Amino acid sequence: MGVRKRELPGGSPLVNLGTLDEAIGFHLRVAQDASFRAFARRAGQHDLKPGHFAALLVIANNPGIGQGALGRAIARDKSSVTPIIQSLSRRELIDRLTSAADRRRIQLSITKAGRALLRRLAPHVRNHDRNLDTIVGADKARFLGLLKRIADEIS
Amino acid sequence: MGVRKRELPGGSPLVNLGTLDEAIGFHLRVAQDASFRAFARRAGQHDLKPGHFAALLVIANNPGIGQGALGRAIARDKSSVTPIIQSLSRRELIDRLTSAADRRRIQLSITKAGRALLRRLAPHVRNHDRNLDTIVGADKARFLGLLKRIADEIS
DNA sequence: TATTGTTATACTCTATAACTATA
DNA sequence: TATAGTTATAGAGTATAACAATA
Repeated sequence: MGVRKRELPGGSPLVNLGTLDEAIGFHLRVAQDASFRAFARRAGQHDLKPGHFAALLVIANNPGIGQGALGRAIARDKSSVTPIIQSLSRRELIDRLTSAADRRRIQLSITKAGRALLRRLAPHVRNHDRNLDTIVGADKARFLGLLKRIADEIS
Repeated sequence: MGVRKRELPGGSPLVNLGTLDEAIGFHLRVAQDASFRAFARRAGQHDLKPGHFAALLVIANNPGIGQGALGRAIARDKSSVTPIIQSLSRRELIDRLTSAADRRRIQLSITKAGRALLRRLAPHVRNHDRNLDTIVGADKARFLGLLKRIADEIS
């Protein structure tokens, strides 16, 4: 009944990641992926993907924001913002109002329905965030600071 | 010449992220995205995407590994592993050897050419990793530990 | 000319389900 | 029946480039 020379099985604790195990980028991807899925699972019941949720939240917090500024805030190209806006708009979660001062700009704002959806979503978001916060614990501020610096400084 | 009521311009420091600014998941995505792009830019000159690089590295460190175990190591479904393996194999960076003991299994190993590519890539990988390490600094062990815990525990 | 947003398009990444072959 | 890997397929997410309207 001795332990035999198993060939890299199941839970993969026997896989040697080599230098990858020390690579921040790799673990960043795996963690992001896990967090993304967990959020999607919760919020998916209300049909709001993480990216759409982020956009809706930014619009809620910045009434009148344009798509360019929104894209910069969530780190997406304006051409990637368009379909998000269209989807949110189709669902009447946001309003689009052409700026009188500059008729190229569209001022985005959240609707009552949008706010209601955010409210319904709130407990799930809170659970998700609390999960992450619990894992990260007292280091949260430092942890977030490092993530922001990575985003800003890696050029 | 007083500061006027600018409408959320350029570098977007005026955008209020609201609760998103405290959301670990959001910053995880932005940081991962930035790191991924930075790596792709460097390694792209040698035609090796981050995902392919990770796979090649795991194969190098685990000669004879199968695609299932590889997928678990890099957190991808076996059906997502197949095209990676095909690409690496077509480029003769890896060898595929049917296991004699279990003819369903394919034992993967890196070739001389694969090793040579990893060697050519090494300085770029080192630069990338060093960049991240510099940003994260002395907290690296703790930072990596948190990323791993997020991946493991968020269920 | 420059800027805001849209469109056409294409590419990458990924997974689910059904499949083959082996066990 | 179960497992290793493949295939067919589809969907999400994203960007580049060209464009229209407006500035």
